[in-house]
Amino acid sequence: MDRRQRKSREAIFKAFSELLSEKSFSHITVGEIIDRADVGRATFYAHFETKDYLLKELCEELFCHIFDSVEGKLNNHKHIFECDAPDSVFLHLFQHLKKNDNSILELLSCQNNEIFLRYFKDGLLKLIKSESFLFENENMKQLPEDFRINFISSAFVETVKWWIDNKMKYSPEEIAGYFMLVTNCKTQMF
Amino acid sequence: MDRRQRKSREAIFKAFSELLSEKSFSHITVGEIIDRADVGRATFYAHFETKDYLLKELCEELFCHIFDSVEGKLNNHKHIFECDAPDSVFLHLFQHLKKNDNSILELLSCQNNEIFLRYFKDGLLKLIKSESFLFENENMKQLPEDFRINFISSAFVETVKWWIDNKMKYSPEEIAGYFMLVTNCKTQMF
DNA sequence: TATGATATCGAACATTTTGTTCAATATTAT
DNA sequence: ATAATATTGAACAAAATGTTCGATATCATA
Repeated sequence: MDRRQRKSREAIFKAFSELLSEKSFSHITVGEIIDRADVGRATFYAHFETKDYLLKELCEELFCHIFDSVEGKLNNHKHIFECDAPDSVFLHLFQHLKKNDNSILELLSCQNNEIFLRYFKDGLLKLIKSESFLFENENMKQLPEDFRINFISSAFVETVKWWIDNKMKYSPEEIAGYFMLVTNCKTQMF
Repeated sequence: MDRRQRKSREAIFKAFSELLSEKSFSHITVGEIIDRADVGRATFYAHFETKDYLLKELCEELFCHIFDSVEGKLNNHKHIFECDAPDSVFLHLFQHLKKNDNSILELLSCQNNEIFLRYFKDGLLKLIKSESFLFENENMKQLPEDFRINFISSAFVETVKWWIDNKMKYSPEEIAGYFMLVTNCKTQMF
């Protein structure tokens, strides 16, 4: 990708992210974005069809990293179900979030976090679906599979939301423990 | 309330609801609403400050009924914790939704359902908070209270969402059973 | 380093949407 | 019947969207 393109794209992402932590998505205008990013109006529309697509691409870029890291983890541990809690997928996710190596946390905790949490959940859903055998437990066997998978994803996202709302004052290990408790998957999944 | 006011208000609500099941909230314009409702532009703005307030008031009107019915139930059964499952609050909510006595189901199942599910969850959260002693169980005692309450509300809303997505092919009793299973609250809450 | 390709610029532009105003008209409550 | 009030339609300003285009700056690469 051309350096100019990359620069413009990043300037727009940066400006947009900043604005998202100041006001709600629907009240942000293209005019504000390009002013802050310091790019021309035509440039914006050369990169992104609409404001909605900008959001979509930002989300994809953000969650790409975090899910890649989980998939790597899954592939490295074919026998993950034999591991202890510290090696679990979910603990890994909590730890990854805590490290905050990109701006994902900022966006997950801003007033528009619902948008990002939804993307987060969708990615999680796919991940769990693809490895669903890992996420079974005795209690929930009788439930329809998609109900079960949906429940686990939702519970995880809600836990993350609560964790962030509480300024992440609990350690990844503690919060993973809470999550294990409510999903009742301690012995099977970790 | 003046009959003219009521008529305009209802025409606007109706038009807005219809549009919501056709396209996303952000793409609906005031122009479209007033065309379909067949009221003047000035009338719209006499009733609602903005499109956002229209949504807010629609939600309030919709969920007012359903939560009132639950509170009534709670007051009629001071000893609800001694009741069997069929009398539970949550089963009552599932049954109330199934009856579909207003247009709430339509909106909960349209492509914009996230908006309404969020309102639903907020109402639920308040309800559960006010009667939180009813929603305890052995397993979850060690969790922070707001975490627990948030988890139950989320699990309920996610269950409703899944139920609706699956065309409500399960009975209120069945779906209440699923909910009880994942929240692990069978013995204490019902 | 010269060249052709391409990204950006900025300014102008048409279009859409928002939100306000106002005088004329219709409906309501009493 | 009367006074109060809601609606109307049209016009209006302001803001936002999305497009166009020629000039300029930057890039890849030979």
